[in-house]
Amino acid sequence: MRCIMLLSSYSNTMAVAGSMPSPQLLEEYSQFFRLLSEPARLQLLCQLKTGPMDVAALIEATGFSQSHISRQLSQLQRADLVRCERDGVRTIWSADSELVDDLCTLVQTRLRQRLEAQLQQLQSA
Amino acid sequence: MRCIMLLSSYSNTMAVAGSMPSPQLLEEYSQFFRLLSEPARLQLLCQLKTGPMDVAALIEATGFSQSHISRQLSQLQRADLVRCERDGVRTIWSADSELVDDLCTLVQTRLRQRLEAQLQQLQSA
DNA sequence: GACTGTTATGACGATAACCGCATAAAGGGG
DNA sequence: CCCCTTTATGCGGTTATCGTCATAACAGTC
Repeated sequence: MRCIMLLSSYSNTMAVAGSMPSPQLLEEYSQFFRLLSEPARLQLLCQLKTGPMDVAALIEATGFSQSHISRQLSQLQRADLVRCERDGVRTIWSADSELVDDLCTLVQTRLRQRLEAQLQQLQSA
Repeated sequence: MRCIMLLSSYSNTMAVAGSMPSPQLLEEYSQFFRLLSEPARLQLLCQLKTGPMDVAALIEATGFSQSHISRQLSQLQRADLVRCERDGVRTIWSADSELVDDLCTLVQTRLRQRLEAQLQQLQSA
């Protein structure tokens, strides 16, 4: 189990609490979250977490079209969420970052809490 | 300083690592991240973190139109990122969740790492 | 150089999201 | 009951994004 130190509560380096983030920072945040706001990109990220693979393997695994996959990977690459390495004519893509895992874990915890709250509300009614 | 336990590395309850998330879960993740993919919504969340306020105060603070603010808050409310409480004719909105802070802190760390890497690349050249 | 296989990209229609205008809905005062 | 204030919502124009088709770019082989 990893333990991530989050400075948002007590440090003056906090991200959004306390002073208002600049418009530029808000824009960067939103652009990053936008990358994760598309199921296809999330699926590609999850697939690449099982190991590096080329586009043909991603087509096989996801059923997406070749151009679609290539486009989404390009977007993810601009944020360094994936990287590629040429092997002859093939392009081997990989996603080693644990950031997406951490973000999804936080969101998953939240989703679970919401469902449990709804469940409890039903049971008490 | 808070310490958030992230289970993504060693637990079988992991979010996206290991087995592939179901399409439904991917959809929920992406919908959640989509809420944060709009600078206006992030700004409203940040503003509400300074304390509960009504729509008029948010208009004053952000310069957004009344209908725009009302719409964005409705979207955030569906994900329980904000909640409202009626005070007579006013609607007092608040956002107590630390989830957004945590997510932005993670992203901010990543953005900083990227910039530092770019800086180092420039210096070594 | 011609050919094949793999990946990236321009063009384009379809769809969704944003955002403001106008207006409806809701909750007090007179 | 009417009016005023505050907030929510239907409507429409604009813009951005998605996803596909066709094609260009690239690397290797003959």
